[in-house]
Amino acid sequence: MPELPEVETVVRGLGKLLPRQTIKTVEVLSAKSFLKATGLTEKPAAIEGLKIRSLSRRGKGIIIHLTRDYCLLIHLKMTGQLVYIEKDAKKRLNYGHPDANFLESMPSSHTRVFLRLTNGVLYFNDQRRFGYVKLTREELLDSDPFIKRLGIEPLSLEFNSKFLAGLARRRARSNIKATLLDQSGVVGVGNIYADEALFDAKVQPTRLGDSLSPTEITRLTKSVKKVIALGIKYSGTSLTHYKTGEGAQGKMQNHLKVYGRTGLPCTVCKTPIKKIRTAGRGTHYCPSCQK
DNA sequence: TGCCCCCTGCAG
DNA sequence: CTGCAGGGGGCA
Repeated sequence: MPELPEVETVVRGLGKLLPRQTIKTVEVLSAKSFLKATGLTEKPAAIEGLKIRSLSRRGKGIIIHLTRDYCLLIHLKMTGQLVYIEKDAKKRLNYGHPDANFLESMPSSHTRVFLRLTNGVLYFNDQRRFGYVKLTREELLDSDPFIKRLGIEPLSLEFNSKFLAGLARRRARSNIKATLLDQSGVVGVGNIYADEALFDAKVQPTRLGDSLSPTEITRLTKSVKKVIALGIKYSGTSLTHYKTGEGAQGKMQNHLKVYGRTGLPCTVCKTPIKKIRTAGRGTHYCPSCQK
């Protein structure tokens, strides 16, 4: 579910609320959802008494840095949520508001792990159990099997048209959409933002890497940066599961041009948006604007 | 470099 | 009931 803008929103939000708090207790309701880095034998309770120092993000992964060089690497995958509820917050909720209803339902049947902190509770919910909370250590992060495969950040200076041209050349016979989704190249782009970026760049998702002109590569590079930045600006896309760290809805769903708009008129040319299957995923595009 | 799969729930 | 869902690991 969450792509870079959603994960970044959660990290920024919780990064203001959690640091300096102590982990009082750890509750693991689904053993499958709590992993340990290879070599670590500690039980979940080993982090009880430690403090949260800071939060950071690597690709679509969330890292909660703890004292004594421990950390939690959290991946939300498709349906994960990481939501903090301050003590007594429920009393202050505006009854009937969708965010209030959601917060009131915590812990829910999908809560897999939760941490009782000094001033509140941090819930990890995950309907499909694809995601995880992994106990690890600072010195083990770079060799983590997930982290070590990650490529570069889309909003960084290293991600430029030269870099994307190189990626497309290396994956000459792959769909450009598959290349955007591959986290070993550029990180953080998922199904929504890939479709949105390709629409913005006026490039068909099924175009092969070696068929893109330099102009198209340049456009697509800018479009990736543009839609990712827009997603962050609007606190992410809430379609079904995604919530911010405070349990609120994102707003980017109101600004999507093609994703989830099958059959609706293109915002530019009114041609109905088409949905196909590419790279194993539902893919939305305008057959007229995108060449 | 593509596919199947992990798992659960919802819409058609 | 089948198919599909913001991800990505493991396997040809």
